[in-house]
Amino acid sequence: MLPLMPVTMMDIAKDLKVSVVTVSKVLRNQGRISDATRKRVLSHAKKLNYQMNWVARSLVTRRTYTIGLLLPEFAHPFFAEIARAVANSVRPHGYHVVIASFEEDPDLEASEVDSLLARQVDGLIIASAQASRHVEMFKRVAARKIPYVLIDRPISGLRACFVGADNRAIGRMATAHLIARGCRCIAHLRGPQVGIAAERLEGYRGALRNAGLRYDSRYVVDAGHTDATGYEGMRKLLHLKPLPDGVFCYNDPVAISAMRAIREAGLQLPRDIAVVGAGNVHYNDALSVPLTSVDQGTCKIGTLAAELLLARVSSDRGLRPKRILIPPKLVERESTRR
Amino acid sequence: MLPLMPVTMMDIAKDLKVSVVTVSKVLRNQGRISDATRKRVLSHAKKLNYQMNWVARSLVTRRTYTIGLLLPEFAHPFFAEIARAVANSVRPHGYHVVIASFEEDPDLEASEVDSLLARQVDGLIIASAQASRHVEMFKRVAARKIPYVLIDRPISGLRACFVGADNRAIGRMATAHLIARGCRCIAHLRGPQVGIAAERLEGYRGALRNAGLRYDSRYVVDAGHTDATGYEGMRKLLHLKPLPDGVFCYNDPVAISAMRAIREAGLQLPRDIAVVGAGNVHYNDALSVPLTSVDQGTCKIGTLAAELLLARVSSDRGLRPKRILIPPKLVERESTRR
DNA sequence: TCTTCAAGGGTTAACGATTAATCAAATGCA
DNA sequence: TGCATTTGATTAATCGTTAACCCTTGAAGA
Repeated sequence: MLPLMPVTMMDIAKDLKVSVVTVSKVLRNQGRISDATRKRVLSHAKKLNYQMNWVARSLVTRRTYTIGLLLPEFAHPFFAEIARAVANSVRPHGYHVVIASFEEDPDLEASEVDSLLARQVDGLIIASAQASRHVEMFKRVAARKIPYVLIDRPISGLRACFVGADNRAIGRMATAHLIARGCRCIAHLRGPQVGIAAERLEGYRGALRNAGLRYDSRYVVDAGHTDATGYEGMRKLLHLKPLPDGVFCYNDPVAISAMRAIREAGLQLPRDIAVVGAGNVHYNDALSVPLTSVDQGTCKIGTLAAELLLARVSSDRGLRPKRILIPPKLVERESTRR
Repeated sequence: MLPLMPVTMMDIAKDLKVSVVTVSKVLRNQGRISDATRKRVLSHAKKLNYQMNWVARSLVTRRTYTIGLLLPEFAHPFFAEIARAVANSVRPHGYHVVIASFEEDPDLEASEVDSLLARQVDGLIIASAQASRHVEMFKRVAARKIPYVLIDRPISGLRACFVGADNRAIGRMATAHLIARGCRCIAHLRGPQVGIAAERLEGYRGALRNAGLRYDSRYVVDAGHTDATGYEGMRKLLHLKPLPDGVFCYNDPVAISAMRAIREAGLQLPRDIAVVGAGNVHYNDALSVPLTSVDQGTCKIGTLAAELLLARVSSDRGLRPKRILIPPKLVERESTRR
């Protein structure tokens, strides 16, 4: 017969005619308790199927063993992967993850941060939309002494922990790879974001410069970040006079639709045009022409962010902000093999 | 100057020389409070940047406004989409979501359920691995009067709420569509799971029967659920004497790798063999031959599960279990257009 | 014999809110 | 004026655990 109300320490204590504190001590393995009572308590707790009430414990210890994970959206494979990595990294330490997404809405982001703080999370991991007023918001978080780690999108003007991809390196690596495969006229389908896309573009320009190739702005086209706009972007590139022989695409979805545009134009892939994406999504292998892509170490971002955060959570003295850039890794497939 | 310790109702009360209860009442908009004090409290709360301590409130109200979402893994786009739908559905009601994944490990699943209960979640949404001992586990949950909703994978022998795809209908619809497109020898790349895959197979057989076509077990091959095994499965089918002219694939990743195998065999798609997948993942449009797929209404599963759960959470009388099957929808693309 | 100390517990008071019961002052009505 | 009623706020109890201290008892050492 299981009771309707959850079993409390009080119930165990009453049955065993000991004090609640004794039960608490046994369950925490703390304080001096004889082996006899320890065993009695333990066995009776198991018998009653006792489950700690974490709400009550948290109230007095001021630790919820909960961290907040705030993402722009988590249907996106990139963020889903991060969520997974974070959850798996903190679980062994007894932490749980409260997720929240703000659907790219900065106001919602701010309000969710407050909600998570109200729920007394021990720490926060945030992939923030970079609105200027957010600096204030983060200062509020810091004032409450709640450690937080930014991921993916850094925020300028904020001395905070950050873990993200090395976007310059990604651009450099992708472009250098095309050059190494013999491309001499390399286009770039860039993304819309200010920060990340700009850095990848910089990497692209850097690689061109290093190879002594000329940068021509006509070969850089904004591709949005949806499949449709990537397709359109590629079609624009196909109108250019010296046809590009290589394209570095801001991300994999764009690269995939770019490849479609290339094929439809009657061109051979990768012979006529080689394509590199970024993100290394898991279905790249299954494409008709498997896509070479720069892996941005998504899983590592989640794992490192979690570890960084837990370190701050358990240390009571404020460690100084740490910035980690994950070095990218090129995964070569058919789309550049020539 | 923001204080280091979080502001409590006590702080507000002291400053204003009123009782904590008065503050509490104002903040909850409950009880009789004069307009004058109400305004004083409200403005001072805002000035001190007061944030409700939900842990303390939860302890006394026995409501955490938190639900647990337990998934096999959430990097998978299907589950990621569900997580998103759930979180977005419960947010307007003031709920947050604690996610946990058990990485397809039944033991971990059971222990996570207990952890979530210990954290006093108000309800649970679970896509369970169907181990037999889990029936006991769910009885424990029910004994604690915590409402829960199963999704995606029903558990036999359990009178519980369930929301999932109508797998029989999926199989029937996909197969019927191939028949309507003129296929007469239809193969099936089936999945490994007992429940879901078996139902889709049943639907497949049902559609054949309805059309007066013969069922031949040689044309049903297990495809695992990874891309690699799907590829192998299709190659087996290509060895059969009357070559199949249509394939219903258990899910989209399998379908994609099957298409690759077909192309590599020098066959035309969809002229020689038409392919239908299931799941309707978002990149289907970007493939070289866009994939016809049966949409299983993933988003709806999450939304309905959330609504169902919240209804049980707020009603104190035990509503009786409800089972919802989402009717599938066929999304036709090139892979069957002939 | 007296002190000291450790072992094995128990007591009391938080933690930050809510709920129920209570109370004083102001108001209504005859 | 006098009594009942409403209004507005207070006090006490509680939620389930933990932190900090205090109290026995028995044995060892002086």
